[in-house]
Amino acid sequence: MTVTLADVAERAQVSPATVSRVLNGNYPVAAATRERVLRAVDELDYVLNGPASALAAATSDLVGILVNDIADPFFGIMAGAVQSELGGPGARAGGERMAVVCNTGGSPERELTYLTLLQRQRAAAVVITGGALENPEHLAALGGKLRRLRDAGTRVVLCGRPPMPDTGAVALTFDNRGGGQRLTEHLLGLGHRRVAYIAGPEDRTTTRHRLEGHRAALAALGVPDDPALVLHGPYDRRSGYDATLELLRRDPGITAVVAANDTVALGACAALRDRGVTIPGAVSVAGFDDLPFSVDAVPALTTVRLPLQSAGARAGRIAVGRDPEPPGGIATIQGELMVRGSTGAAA
Amino acid sequence: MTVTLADVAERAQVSPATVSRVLNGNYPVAAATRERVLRAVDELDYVLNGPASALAAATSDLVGILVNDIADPFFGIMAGAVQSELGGPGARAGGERMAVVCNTGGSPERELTYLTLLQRQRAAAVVITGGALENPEHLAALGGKLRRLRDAGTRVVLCGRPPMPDTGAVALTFDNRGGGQRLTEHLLGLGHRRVAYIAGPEDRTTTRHRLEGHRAALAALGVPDDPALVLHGPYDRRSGYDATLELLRRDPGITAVVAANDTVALGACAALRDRGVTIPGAVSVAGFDDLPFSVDAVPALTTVRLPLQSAGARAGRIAVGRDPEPPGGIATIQGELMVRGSTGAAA
DNA sequence: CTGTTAGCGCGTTCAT
DNA sequence: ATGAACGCGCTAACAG
Repeated sequence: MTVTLADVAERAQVSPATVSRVLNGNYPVAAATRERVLRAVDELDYVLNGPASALAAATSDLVGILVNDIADPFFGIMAGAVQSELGGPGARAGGERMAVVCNTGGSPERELTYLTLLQRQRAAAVVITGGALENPEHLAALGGKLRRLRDAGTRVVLCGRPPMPDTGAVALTFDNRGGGQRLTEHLLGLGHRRVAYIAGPEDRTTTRHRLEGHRAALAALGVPDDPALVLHGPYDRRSGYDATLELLRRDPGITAVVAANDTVALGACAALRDRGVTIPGAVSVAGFDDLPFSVDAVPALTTVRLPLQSAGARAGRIAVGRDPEPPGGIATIQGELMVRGSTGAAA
Repeated sequence: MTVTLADVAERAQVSPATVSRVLNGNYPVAAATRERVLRAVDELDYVLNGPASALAAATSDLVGILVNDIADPFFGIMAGAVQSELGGPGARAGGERMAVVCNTGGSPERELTYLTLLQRQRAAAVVITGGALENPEHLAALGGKLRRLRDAGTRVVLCGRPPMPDTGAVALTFDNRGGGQRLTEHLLGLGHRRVAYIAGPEDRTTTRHRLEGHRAALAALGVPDDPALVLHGPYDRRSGYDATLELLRRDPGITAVVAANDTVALGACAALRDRGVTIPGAVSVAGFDDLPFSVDAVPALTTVRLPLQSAGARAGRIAVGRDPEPPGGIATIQGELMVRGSTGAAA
């Protein structure tokens, strides 16, 4: 029923091994033979059996990409960039490597489960995107998993999260702390002193680092850090909306709102508009990430641009061995402050 | 080095077959035996070999998802929804099915290539999202590929594109034509008569259907369809921006712009703003899709909401056999007109 | 440059 | 309910 390598070999009058060599292009094969084999492949409509190939070679052409939520452009952009670099040399059988995208939803259990499934698939590499959960037990379990993956020959690249020492994983880390600091410095420079902060979920590195940067900026200028002005919530629009209403209730005197990311910032803007608060006239708003829609917000959103595309692409290249690993296995990627219309002088 | 089924069997004092049965849970196994096996699995940190399993079983737990661009929320939302329904019964070895996301970039060659790669992986199912290219040769090639996939036991679901007769593929189709028609009717009802249209790429079904709806609405009211007011371009912001500037140049008297989708509409809004044209005071703008950011545009974008999430989820369930196929293998999904602030009475 | 041989690790008969 | 044996389709030595 299904045509196999042997069928092709028979038709091309060669041995199965030769067909395999032609398909994988790793060994020298006479041009005439190659031609004959390729013709047979074509005539029989032969398609290589991936699982059989992976079994025999003890490695597959699958690359895992772990994301919190692929519907979120933050992850979509990185995942797309990783995927775009997966092709080219090193892939088996003239084909390209394929991306297995795993939505963890931020759940540690799912993160581990997916890593196990990828290990089961004998994935060639795994790219883990986005911030990490700070829970020590989970970090220990994750570290063990990463070590086992490495031992099984799977390259692991962390993209946008802190390094994990002794796991063999390469880390491309975003300087969330520095970005957060520059953002708040910008606001303070505009005269803001009551700066509210809508942070992400409490237990994530991204949340903590951005918040630390914010606080560092406040401290540097001796501006008091009022705990009542910091709210935590998920990285979504609603969180920004609700938190902003709450902040307005707590302290009508705030003159600026810094959001965990651009999506949250958009929610904050919506809440301010609904309350008739002008931006940036009465309250300035800032985000983080610089997602594509942020420049089209009205007013355009001041934010910290993260090079998601290039970072993802680099992670992809490292994953497939097309780029060298950074020195020490760690590279820090800077964000760039983008000053736009949503921030202005304090009222 | 790497631990296999046989190792587990030895440690649990059973045969490899029994271990396999426990892991797959398909055959009755004594509770005590099962317990012993699971303990051995745990102690040895055993991870099933996916390729070997897939080879022996002649099917894998991989589900392919073809998208134009995973970084685009339109596709990200659908892909995420598909993926969220992949788990549950039917998957092998207690694990979940995994999603292989393939970015075609809208290229027909890549579409075919990825389908071949998925066939090679013996994918359990394939979901193809987004509009189709109308090129007859490509459609023929695609049809052949889909037929071969079906023959190989891979279920194929089309999500957001027209049916492909005689391929065995289930189609969940968006009513782009109806949506486009209602949108333009809405504009005409507001008194607009010079309605510009920024369409997507020429050779795509989505583009054509939305445009046909637009023209049907014009025709129904006897409004002339001026070819100079229709421009084609990619589905991105820049296309909307550039096209709007060009349209303004061609006819400063236009009072409304309909865009191929929300992203294009955002670009159109930006161009109008840059030219000092008020929305909707001087020119109304409408989009299509109702992506998450559209409600936060200023003014909020009038658009046609497509239930991307639920459509993707349904496609996923059908793909894994958790939902029945629709009658005749075809279901049409309606869009909903969302009237918001970006459209108003004609100047 | 090409053919021969021997597994890769598991699922699945067929027995018991 | 469990075990033994075979083969899935391919790659990787090893010869030649």
